[in-house]
Amino acid sequence: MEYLEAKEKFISTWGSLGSLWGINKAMAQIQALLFISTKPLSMEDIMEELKISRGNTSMNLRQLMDWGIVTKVLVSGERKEFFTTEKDVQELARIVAKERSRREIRPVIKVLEDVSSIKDDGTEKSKELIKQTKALHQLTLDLDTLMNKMVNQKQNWLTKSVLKLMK
Amino acid sequence: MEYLEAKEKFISTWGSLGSLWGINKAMAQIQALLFISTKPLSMEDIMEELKISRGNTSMNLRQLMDWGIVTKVLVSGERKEFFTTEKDVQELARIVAKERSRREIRPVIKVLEDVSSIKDDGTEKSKELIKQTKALHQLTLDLDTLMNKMVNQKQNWLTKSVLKLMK
DNA sequence: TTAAACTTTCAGTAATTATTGAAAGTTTAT
DNA sequence: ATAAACTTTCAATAATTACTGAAAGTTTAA
Repeated sequence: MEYLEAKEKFISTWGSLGSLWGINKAMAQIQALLFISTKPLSMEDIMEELKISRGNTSMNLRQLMDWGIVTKVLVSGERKEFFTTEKDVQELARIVAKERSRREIRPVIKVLEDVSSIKDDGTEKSKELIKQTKALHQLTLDLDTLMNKMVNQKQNWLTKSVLKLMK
Repeated sequence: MEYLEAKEKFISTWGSLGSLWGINKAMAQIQALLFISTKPLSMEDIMEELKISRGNTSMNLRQLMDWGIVTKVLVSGERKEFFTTEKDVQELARIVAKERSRREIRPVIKVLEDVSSIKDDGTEKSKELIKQTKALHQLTLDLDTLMNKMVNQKQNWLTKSVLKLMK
């Protein structure tokens, strides 16, 4: 496989994978492109490389900045804006984990909490609803806590976690 | 909040959450409904409760069975088929983790492996592509391993994992 | 073996989500 | 103050994904 083929394969795979980590295709592809680029890219560069419109590029770059994954950089002597992404994979994973926890997991925990605390009217179906949503609430809470613990070990969190779990 | 409201809130939240764990809305809602039901439900029951068509119900039940989350049960004296879901949340999480690893993570690992092993032609951009995709490959591999380790502790895997990581 | 009871399939359609492109907005240099 | 260089917004449209419903398929009982 040559450079160009590898690059395209990476970008397209990463793009279609977006859904797995909760972002859309274009957003994931922009991130992928920046991730393997040796220098910051302008909006023009991105549009051209990915063959997407200016509007699309602008909106998705904004979202990536909201996530804290991409940042603007000033290139001296240039008027237009340039963008880079976090290059360290572990830091990237930390950011994604934190954002997904904040955006998706916490709100669900809240709903499960509410639903599982309806008053027990003595019927079998109420009991079942309470029991099952309580269990789900606890599980979600535990998983969220666990994820945050891992990710907060900051340096080499993955290695540390793997080691601990191997014991 | 009364039973009916709680039930509807749970089903709709769980449904829209489907995307988070990689399945579609109807599929997640069917699972949610079975999850809080005190007894197995027939296709009619599901169609009626969720107000979805027969075809939709049939297809999504099939998928849930493919995932190993839902099973057919025979109710004596009844001709039609009835369905239940795994009721234990930890077991449910184990199944979901295993399936997502198999369906989504492993294929990505394979692509990253291929892309990161193109030959180094000495150019800066090739070096960067190789370096970054190697890092991503390693991270993905580690996370997948970690997840499988946790989940394979079978009994009380979550508690055990939390304890280990707290040390 | 037939027909009623039930399930599956899938072409057509609906709903949702992503993308475009051009107009409006902003910034910077002169 | 003006205009060139650039970015953002958003209504219109395209692409994708999910859902329906009826016909075809299957199983069971008599």
